[in-house]
Amino acid sequence: MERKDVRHSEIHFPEGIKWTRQRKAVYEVLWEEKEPLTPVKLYNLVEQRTADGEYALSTIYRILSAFEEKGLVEKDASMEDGTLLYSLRRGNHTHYAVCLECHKRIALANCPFAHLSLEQETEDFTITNHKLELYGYCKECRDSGRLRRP
Amino acid sequence: MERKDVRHSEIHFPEGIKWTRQRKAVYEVLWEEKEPLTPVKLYNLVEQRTADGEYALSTIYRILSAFEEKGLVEKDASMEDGTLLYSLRRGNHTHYAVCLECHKRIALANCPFAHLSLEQETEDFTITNHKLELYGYCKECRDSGRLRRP
DNA sequence: GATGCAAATGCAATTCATTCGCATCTGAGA
DNA sequence: TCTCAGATGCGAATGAATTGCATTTGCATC
Repeated sequence: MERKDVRHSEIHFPEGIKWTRQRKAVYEVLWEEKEPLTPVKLYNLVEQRTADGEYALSTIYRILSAFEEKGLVEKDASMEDGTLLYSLRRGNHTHYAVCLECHKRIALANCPFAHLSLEQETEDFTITNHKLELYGYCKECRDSGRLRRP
Repeated sequence: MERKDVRHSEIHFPEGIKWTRQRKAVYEVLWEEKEPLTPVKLYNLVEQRTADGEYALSTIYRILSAFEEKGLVEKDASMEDGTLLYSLRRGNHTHYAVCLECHKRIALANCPFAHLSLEQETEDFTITNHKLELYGYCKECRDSGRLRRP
């Protein structure tokens, strides 16, 4: 069983939550991955990198809910097809460009709304947050010349 | 919320597609509704407004896929929870402000990226489309004073 | 208006993601 | 070390979406 080297000292497990073996494993995988993950992908990654026991998929779901409640992760859905994606809250605020061909998600360097204040008050609506996704084709798919909708 | 009277003569059923009773009913409901709808809500609305027979939910799904393929409807998912939403393609390009309390979706008057050309070419990525959602609280929920995350 | 057939529908069964109930286990405070 | 609220594993239940197949139906052609 291949086991990636992890420097645990780098990871700081936030307080105020019970850190079980399973929760640590999930947190570590999220810490290492830069892309948002579906619960099932996360489950596979956790299974694959740990030798110390089996995990139940339902536990992964419960852990993600708990993390979300504590504000440790951000849950959002791809606007493309609605699949749920989880990523660690790292303080920064990221948008993605999604390739319509290979479904790769590329993080944008910065948010086009960064200059707006976080809380925007208008007559009818108080904006607290926003989500943006760009769609198109990544360099590789564009150059491969085999696009589904050219 | 005003309920518009529909003159069927206003509706133009695009050509190049077989217009069955069921497809017309779905198209009409989509035509009348300003908000994007889930397949199930659409199913209920169609059942409710037609006296001429029963509909199968699977048919609604197949009709929506067919409409999407023909470019008649736009399918997207709420970034909030991933529920699939369908709306008629009316040529314009709409974003929504979503109330985190009552889940109402309010159409924005215009797109903040309207000044950008539709196809944006960059080094690594060719942008063909984008989706934006604003989150926060609508006037009614804000004033009701009973917000879940105040 | 009648006919033929490819395509659309209804129905039931199936798949897949997500949630839930409950018995057992365990992290972390006393 | 002991204790127990809360976390987990497992399997069953839910719910959305898809699929296979027998039947029906627009609509192009006569």
